[in-house]
Amino acid sequence: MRQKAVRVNINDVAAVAGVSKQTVSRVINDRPDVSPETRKRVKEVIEQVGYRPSALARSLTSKRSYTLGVVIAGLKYIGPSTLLNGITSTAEEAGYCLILKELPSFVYDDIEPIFEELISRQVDGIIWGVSEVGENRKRLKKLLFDQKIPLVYLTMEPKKHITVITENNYSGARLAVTHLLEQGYQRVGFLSGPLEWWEARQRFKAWKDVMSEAGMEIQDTQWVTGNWSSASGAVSMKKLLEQYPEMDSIFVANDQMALGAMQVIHEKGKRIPEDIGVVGFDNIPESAYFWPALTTIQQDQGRVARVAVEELIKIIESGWKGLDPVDPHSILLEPTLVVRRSSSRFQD
Amino acid sequence: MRQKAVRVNINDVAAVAGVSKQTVSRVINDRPDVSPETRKRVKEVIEQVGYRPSALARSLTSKRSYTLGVVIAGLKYIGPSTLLNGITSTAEEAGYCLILKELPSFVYDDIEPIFEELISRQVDGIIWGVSEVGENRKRLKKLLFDQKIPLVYLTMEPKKHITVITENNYSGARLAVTHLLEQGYQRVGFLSGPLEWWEARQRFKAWKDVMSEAGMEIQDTQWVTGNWSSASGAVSMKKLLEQYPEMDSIFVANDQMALGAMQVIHEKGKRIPEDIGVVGFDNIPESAYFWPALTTIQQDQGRVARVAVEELIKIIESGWKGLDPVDPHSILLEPTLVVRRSSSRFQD
DNA sequence: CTGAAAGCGCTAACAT
DNA sequence: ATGTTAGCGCTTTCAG
Repeated sequence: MRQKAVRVNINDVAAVAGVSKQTVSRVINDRPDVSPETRKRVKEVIEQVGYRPSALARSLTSKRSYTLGVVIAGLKYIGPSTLLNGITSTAEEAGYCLILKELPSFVYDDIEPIFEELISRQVDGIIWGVSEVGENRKRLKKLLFDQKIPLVYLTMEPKKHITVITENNYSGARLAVTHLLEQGYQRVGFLSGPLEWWEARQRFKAWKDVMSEAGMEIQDTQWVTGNWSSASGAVSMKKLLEQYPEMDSIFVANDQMALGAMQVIHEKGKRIPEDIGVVGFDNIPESAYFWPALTTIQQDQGRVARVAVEELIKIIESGWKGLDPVDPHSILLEPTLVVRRSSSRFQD
Repeated sequence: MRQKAVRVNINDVAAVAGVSKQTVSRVINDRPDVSPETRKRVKEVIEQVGYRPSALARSLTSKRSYTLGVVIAGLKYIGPSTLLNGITSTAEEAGYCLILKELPSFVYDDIEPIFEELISRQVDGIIWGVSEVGENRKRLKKLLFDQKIPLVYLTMEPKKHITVITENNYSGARLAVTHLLEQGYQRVGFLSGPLEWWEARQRFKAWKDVMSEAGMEIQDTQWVTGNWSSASGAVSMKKLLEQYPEMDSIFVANDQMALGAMQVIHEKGKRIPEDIGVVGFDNIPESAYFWPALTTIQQDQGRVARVAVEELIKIIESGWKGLDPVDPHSILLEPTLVVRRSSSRFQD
């Protein structure tokens, strides 16, 4: 006598409770039209036999999976993983499950299979959490032209007819450069991220704008680019120190590169902030413990994530309830400046 | 005339191709018993009408979802997110999709709903990627006693009858302490992680063992604990410097705390590595750019993830194919020592 | 308030 | 090599 390991299903519950499976269905869906006694009995049976509805079967018939697809890249970096952290907790609270897809790289092009897989698993909506890099949105646009699945984008240039949630990189970077000028620094260099990245371009533009608004002409010797890593920060900083020896301060486009840059400054025997002031971007948890502690721009990725999931669910559920469709719109969140010792030239 | 946005399904394809849906099913599953001409025709129709099979429906009937459940905690930290990064890419290559569940904290206790949700979505197997902390495995064990779903655990004490993939924290920490002694340091302090963590206990034990094997008696003044964060590293280091002023070197249980500790050492005007040698643990990417560059223990979380997914899929697929069941077993991966300046007292 | 019938989109197990 | 029948476990629709 072999014990078949079959899970209890709705029919079993119905049989034991002596009702039809529709009634069981009504109970598990909290529908009103069940008499209190029946409901109670069914619930007891459910408890007793350990019945758990199959989310799969429910999704198949009801066309709602309560599942969101999340597409992301670079999970091993702090930005994307913090973002994902915020997405998981907000989705969980709202009762949604997550299917995760990580692209092999930021500029990965073959995204059609990704979408098809998510759609074939009937996700109710998609969060596109891959930063805008190079042309990596182009195929996306084409692909989604006739897709009508709810979709929210993160970290890209806000555009008409789509929903984008992002930090305002431009205004954040303006805070950084303005702060250095206010501290009395005059010759502010710039260590940029790769300019294929939208975020990097925004930060670059802010540096240029603030400097020229302050009456300084930007030279090409006054900035260099890295690839966001500490290693590249070190390499690029060496180069910049050579080509712009008068530099008295620097805005670095992320904290990791700032760390590499600071190591080089130490090695050259210069003092931070006395000889060179440094401001980073992102406020990673470690930056408060750099030597010296790093002034930086605080991005609240958790908030981006939360808002994104909330917006996505709004779009999804307005569709279900036959409400007016939610108009596509973008939300820009404002970063803040965190002042620490690396830019505080005139403090004790 | 309203355009109903119904996706093309297997019946539509069958109708257009003039075959039964069974034949279409055979084609999309690459079954052998279809004539080449029929196969070709069906494929053409599929292409032409843009048919994509519903993964949901397939899972429901076939009892295989090609989906893995991943349970993890602390995604905003570098360890878990690197782990997840490795899991996504290995699963993707193997043709499996991921459902992600992040616990609100490492010692979260209410894990039953998590499992039920994963099982109700018919995952083929589960990766439990939450480090062993306090009693957070106790309920798990009870819960899974009669569950027969394939399951692989990460980062915990290997035990009989289950499959565990983990770094060997003990041997890694031995490398660290031994290295300091070999460099000629004598009074090696220890900055521990929270001892509720299995990993922390392993590293602690290694420090004690190596020191006593070298003939030194451990005093309680010679070590302190932090909570893995840089902030706690700074606080605890201050305390340790006071209670153990003769200390000439320190093994810190992770790189983040080492960063905080180093900031404090600088502030006290001591030199690294001349006055105090420092060794960390994890080899986070930034550690090579600390000031000075940090000697540390390299954990290959990517490899842990890869092995874990591969083992899980082996278990799953051996079940499908009716092969001999894979015996539960554990795999310990060996970390390595990365020497940098923070512990190199006798180098230029 | 409850139930019967139909079907979601697919595959398994038999036919032929 | 192909088709038929019967589901998977649930919800929807309609009847009563």
